[in-house]
Amino acid sequence: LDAEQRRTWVRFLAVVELLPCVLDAQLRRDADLSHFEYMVLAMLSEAPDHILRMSALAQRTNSSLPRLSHVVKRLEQRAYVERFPCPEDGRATNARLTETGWVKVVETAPGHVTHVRSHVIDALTAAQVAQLGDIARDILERIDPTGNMAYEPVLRQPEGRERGNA
Amino acid sequence: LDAEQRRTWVRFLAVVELLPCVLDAQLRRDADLSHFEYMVLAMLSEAPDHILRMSALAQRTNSSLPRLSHVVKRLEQRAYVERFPCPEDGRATNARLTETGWVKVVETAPGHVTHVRSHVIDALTAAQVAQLGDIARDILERIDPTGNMAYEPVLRQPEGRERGNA
DNA sequence: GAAGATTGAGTATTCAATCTTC
DNA sequence: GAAGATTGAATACTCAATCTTC
Repeated sequence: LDAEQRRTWVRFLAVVELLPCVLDAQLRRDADLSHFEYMVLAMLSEAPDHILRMSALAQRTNSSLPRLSHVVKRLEQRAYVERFPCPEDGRATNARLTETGWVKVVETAPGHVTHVRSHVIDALTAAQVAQLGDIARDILERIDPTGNMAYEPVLRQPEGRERGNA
Repeated sequence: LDAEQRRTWVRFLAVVELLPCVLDAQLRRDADLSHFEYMVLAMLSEAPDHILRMSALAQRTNSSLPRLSHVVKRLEQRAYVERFPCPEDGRATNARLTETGWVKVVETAPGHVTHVRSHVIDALTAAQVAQLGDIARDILERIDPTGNMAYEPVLRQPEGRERGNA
């Protein structure tokens, strides 16, 4: 790493490590939700019928399946989400946003979007937003080639991997 | 958030959430160290006499003091770090990298740098690296709570930007 | 046997409370 | 009383193991 690359990396790392705290703090304070919990509710709220399979939800929230499973259990206890077996595939579980959960998202989203805008988007010019979009895409392609690396154990490397969700 | 801002935000969030796993996985596998533990050792290795006050170390590792305290305790048990009271200020604690810790960093750093390069830096053009450096700086200025967590490069590279150290 | 998901144990992090020194 | 740091309890995450269905 040359001097400029190093400077970029150090700063970028700081953002990567500080940003989750910033997002958590606002949501925790205003909605008693972690950012990850909010993501789960938000992704469900955008899905058809507010239903998503656990594995699809894990991809969309950039999380492992065990982590998601634990968190959904807590959200279920809070009555924001329900789980039921997938009719098409007995192995799969569907998660559905409840009416209560929907209300929660609708209440919470505006404040969160405002926070994201004021703390991240508005710090950048329009050109920088475009640049960051491209940069993030290029990095994602490296660190997450298949779009679903979340649950890839380091131990075993299956050679042909395929998965059928988009 | 308009459509482009939203697309950028979603991708950027994915990077922010996936990158720590990528860094942890390599270091855990190759050096039995979390990325945060590595950062602690690396920051000490760059400090004068390999010594830093706990609060300064917390700033440079983008961490809270309680988190750092717990981790340093574990690193102390592994003999990578020692703590001793700061002579100038009886309230403060200094952390020092041991010889063993130094050896560990020297062994670990090359592989880690290679990993960072191949998974992040090499995904970008030189222009994008420069853009990301500016973007990260601008976001940091917004989200850094106290303004003293932002950590500028260790290598003395006069760049016309300076930051006070409170 | 593999995919989808859950569970429990072990580990790490957060938060509030505490202690000491300035 | 405030700053620097540590501690313990509660919480959350990770990993391997497990269970069921395909």
